[in-house]
Amino acid sequence: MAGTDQLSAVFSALADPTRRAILVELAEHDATVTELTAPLPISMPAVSRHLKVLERAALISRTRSGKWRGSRLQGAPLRDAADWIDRYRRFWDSSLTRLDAHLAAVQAAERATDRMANDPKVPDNQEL
Amino acid sequence: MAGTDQLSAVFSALADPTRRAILVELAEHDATVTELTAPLPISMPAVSRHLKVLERAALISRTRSGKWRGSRLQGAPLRDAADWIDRYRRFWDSSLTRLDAHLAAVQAAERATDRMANDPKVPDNQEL
DNA sequence: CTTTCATTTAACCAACATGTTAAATGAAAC
DNA sequence: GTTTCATTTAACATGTTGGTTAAATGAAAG
Repeated sequence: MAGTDQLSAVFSALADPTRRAILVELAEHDATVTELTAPLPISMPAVSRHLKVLERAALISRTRSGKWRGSRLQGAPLRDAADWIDRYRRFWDSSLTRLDAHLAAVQAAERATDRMANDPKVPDNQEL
Repeated sequence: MAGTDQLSAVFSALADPTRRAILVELAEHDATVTELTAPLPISMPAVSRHLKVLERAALISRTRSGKWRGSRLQGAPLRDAADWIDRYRRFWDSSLTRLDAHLAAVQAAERATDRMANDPKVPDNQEL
């Protein structure tokens, strides 16, 4: 899973298209394993294990009602993931372009001193 | 990587704490492999491969300037990831609680007909 | 040219992920 | 109580990940 921390578990869980499809389904309604398996091209044991991964990441909770096990989407971990990504919004949000440019300039200046000291020749602000 | 699609590559790349640390660093300034390796507890070849993963996910671009290879954060894939997660905002954003409840009710009603037909006994709206 | 420096590639390894089919579990239905 | 149904666990195969050290590459410096 790469890391064992919560965020790693969540991103890792989201990295699989089958699991994302399951979450899409669960966003519409709670569902049993059989229901979740139906539209998928894999076996039920495989789905069962995907659900276990989602559960470990706390992306779903599970209920039991007789022979059926229901899965329900839990949003909290998604919020954590969204919060993490959001710190990089200035790298894609055009409305922040000006601010981004300004911050970059300030940071470049701040680093200038350090750089002069140990001369790491970083290709900073170089075009690709 | 689980899937080979773009989103899977991005989430998979983000699933590793070392790679997230690298992105944190790159959010402040472009950096060489040596600079990125310095604060990390792993070897330079290991970092080099992490960078390759990030590059495959298009989360960074790379420049070359003499013997140095610079890495630069690219935000676009993060926006894609953020957009995907954002579709689930109603599952954690309390300001959408009312709407969420309403949508859930509507959807439950819509499904009711189908459910009656093949009786899948879903533990819908069940407490955990 | 030879050496040095930054980085990548190669070869290897242990751990994990994802799928399969077959067997086990556990509650429901008969 | 035996069978049936939903689900999980076991056992297995295969590919990927993430780390290592040692060798290769390629430009800079002497």
